[in-house]
Amino acid sequence: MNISQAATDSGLPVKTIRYYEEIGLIAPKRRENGYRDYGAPDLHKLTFLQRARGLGFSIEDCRVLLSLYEDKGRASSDVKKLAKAHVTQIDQKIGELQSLRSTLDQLIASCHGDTRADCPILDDLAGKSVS
Amino acid sequence: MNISQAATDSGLPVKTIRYYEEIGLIAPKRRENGYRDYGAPDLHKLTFLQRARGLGFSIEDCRVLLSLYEDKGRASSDVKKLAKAHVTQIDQKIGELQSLRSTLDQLIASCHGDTRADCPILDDLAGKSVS
DNA sequence: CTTGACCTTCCTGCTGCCGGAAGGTTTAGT
DNA sequence: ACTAAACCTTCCGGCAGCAGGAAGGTCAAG
Repeated sequence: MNISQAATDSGLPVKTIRYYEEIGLIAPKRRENGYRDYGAPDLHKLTFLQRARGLGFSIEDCRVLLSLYEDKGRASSDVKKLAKAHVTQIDQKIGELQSLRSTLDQLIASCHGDTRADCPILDDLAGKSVS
Repeated sequence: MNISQAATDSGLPVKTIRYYEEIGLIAPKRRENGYRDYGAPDLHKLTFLQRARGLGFSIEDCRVLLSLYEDKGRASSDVKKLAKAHVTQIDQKIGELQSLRSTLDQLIASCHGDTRADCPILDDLAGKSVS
């Protein structure tokens, strides 16, 4: 199957599929004319990658996940470990964002937000303590 | 004041300060020898940028915030509007991450995580419904 | 007078692709 | 048989927001 069909079936853009090949995640066969030819296993990998990326795993994580996926003698603990580490990173990110959010909320609440120039938000950014 | 002192005082890396100049956020004077010379207003801007970036505002947001900061006839409502839009984006990001997190949690919980190869996480990524 | 700590510009690379140009191939329609 | 559209290929450049490093000029101390 051609790349555009693989794109449709996997849910990935054509550009992304070529990129994944470039960085060695997949390796479809080539036809006589140079066209890439995707078989069922290739399509499975692409779909796998689409799901994994959608869950926020980095490309390098995906590389490891794919190799575990291919390795029939893998230990599920390895996969679980990777997933847990990923969740930890997500939690950290959520924490940072919530912290930012609460700071911003306070600043926004303290700003009357009318046509006057006086603005506690800018004052804070400028380093003037609101006291 | 030289760039390294400005870096120390503002809390920004030297590389970042030069980058901010390159994209037109600041414009320090130059000495005879070509060295950048930062005055008090420059330092205020840098500190302002450090704070704003720390609150997650994009460079382009910072550009607008800086211009509002400089504009003594600004309306505080403009600043508040920008900040609110930023919070909205943060909330959206938090929502996405929490969604990812809960999906991952379920997958992790369903994986026994021992030396066996059977792994619901990989099965899910491969598109096999757990059913 | 040399050493070392500054400073300058310029170039490359990171993540994860997207857009587009230039050109070959295949297919559908007339 | 010929053409136009719709594929496909590779390569180049760019996005955010810098970081690292090379090559070279400058300055203050010993």
